[in-house]
Amino acid sequence: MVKCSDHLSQTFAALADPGRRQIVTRLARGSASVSDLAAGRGVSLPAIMKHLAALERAGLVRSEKAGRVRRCRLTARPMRDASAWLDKYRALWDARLDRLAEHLRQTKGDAR
Amino acid sequence: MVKCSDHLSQTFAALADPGRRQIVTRLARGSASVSDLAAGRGVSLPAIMKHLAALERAGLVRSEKAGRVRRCRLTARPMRDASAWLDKYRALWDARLDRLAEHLRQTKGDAR
DNA sequence: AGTAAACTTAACCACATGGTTAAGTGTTCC
DNA sequence: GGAACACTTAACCATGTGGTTAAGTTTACT
Repeated sequence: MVKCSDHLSQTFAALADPGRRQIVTRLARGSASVSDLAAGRGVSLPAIMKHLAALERAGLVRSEKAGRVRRCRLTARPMRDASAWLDKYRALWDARLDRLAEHLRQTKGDAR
Repeated sequence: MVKCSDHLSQTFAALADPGRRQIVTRLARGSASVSDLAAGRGVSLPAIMKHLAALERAGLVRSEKAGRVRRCRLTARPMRDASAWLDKYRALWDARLDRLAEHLRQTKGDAR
């Protein structure tokens, strides 16, 4: 019930949706209300609510109600974890190291 | 039919599953067969096949059949794009810049 | 008080995901 | 040729996702 998959999974899952990334991009430039986030996109309020729920579950967004308006702001800390995970493999895809990685993989990496 | 969501979405979606990240981790240490990837985890071959399909769709893995064995290897290039996307917000979560970001957000960022 | 704004919840829908088992298909080995 | 291996496909299932509309609820305004 609690959707207990790990934090990293929830972060990547949250970022896997273009609309949600748009929300993150928008919030990076300052806090916004739910309506603000819906504006422009041709999407309903409830849809935004669900995206916000996903982002909050992942810890990427925090929000609080002030009067009848909910103000949402980016937390962005979990992105650091996601970035850190990707960085573990940086050596494999860094252009300068591509050849080296390939070489290592072929010479000693090939675990059976 | 072609599952035409953008590449970045597919990459994040592929990485959103712990089992799939395990596969990536495994492949980072060298190529492996489908059975190799299934070993250890208590999971069926078809399940691995589906994960591989997701990873290949995202371009994270390439594989080719040699005889009756399919050899899978990491491509990892799309991870660079994912990392690059995250880096756009590095300023917001970098510990050294947390205060500055907060300050900027509160003084001029608050778009209405 | 009464209306309007800004969510919020509920109910529903189509489709994707992640897993299963059972039954192929193509290779390799004896 | 025939058995064994290593996938591969098909069929099915439970849940999750992303969206909708319609009907609340809370707060603000006049």
